Amino acid sequence: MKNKKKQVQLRDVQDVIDIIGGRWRGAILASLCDKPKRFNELKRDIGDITPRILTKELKYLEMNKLISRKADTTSVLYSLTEHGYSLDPLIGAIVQWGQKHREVILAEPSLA
Amino acid sequence: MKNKKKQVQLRDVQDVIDIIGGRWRGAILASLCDKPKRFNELKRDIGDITPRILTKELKYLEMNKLISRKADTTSVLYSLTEHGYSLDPLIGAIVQWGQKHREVILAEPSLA
DNA sequence: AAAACCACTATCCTTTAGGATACCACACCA
DNA sequence: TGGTGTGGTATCCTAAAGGATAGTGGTTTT
Repeated sequence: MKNKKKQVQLRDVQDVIDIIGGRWRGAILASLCDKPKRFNELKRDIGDITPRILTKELKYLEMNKLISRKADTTSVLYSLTEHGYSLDPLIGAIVQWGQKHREVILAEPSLA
Repeated sequence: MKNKKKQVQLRDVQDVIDIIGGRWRGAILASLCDKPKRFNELKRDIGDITPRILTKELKYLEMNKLISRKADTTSVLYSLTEHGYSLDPLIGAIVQWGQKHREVILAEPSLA
């Protein structure tokens, strides 16, 4: 890692990994991609997530301007921001490579 | 997450995250992108990594067919496979989004 | 023959992500 | 007025990733 440019790129990669990595953030973004949702609605949709974690992840995503939180007196609505939507094509590309990767791994069981 | 297709995609994303995420795997791939290297050469190039971790990560990357290990009597050479190189454009796309993301985050310090 | 380099392995420890469980304040509904 | 739903907090715990430090067996170098 003498190469400065590569180090900067690695930092960028780490930032993105941090955003869509982890156990839940991808699932939350995917769920909100469908439509804006309320807290408990997200909780039900995602499944096994505990409220503590959901709160934490939502705060993280909000801080990163990927989702927005709008509260009226009685309920709270989370939705993707423009910036959040801009992740969509990137995730598409990742999914594509991931599929190819699985093929590579599963093919030729061990034709080393 | 009722949506089956999205669940499959999430699994793909997780797989990819697992490969390029983590503290070191990105750095190892980046270093080998430059040219094939020997164990201690990688160690020096990457910097603070301990041999235990480097061994572990190299094994992981080899299992995933992203790098190959060639040993002659006296030394060992690690290099990217074709499959490993195929990650390059994806990482390029991730870096791009990451740069845009940093701009979004740093812009308008808090014009909420 | 000794020192240094190579590619590791072994043991132990710390940090962190994430989970389990319980609880809280508020509103609304019957 | 008590139960139900909403949007969370608080406290504690576990597991897994990763780090520190030391050592090993071979080779090559001087």
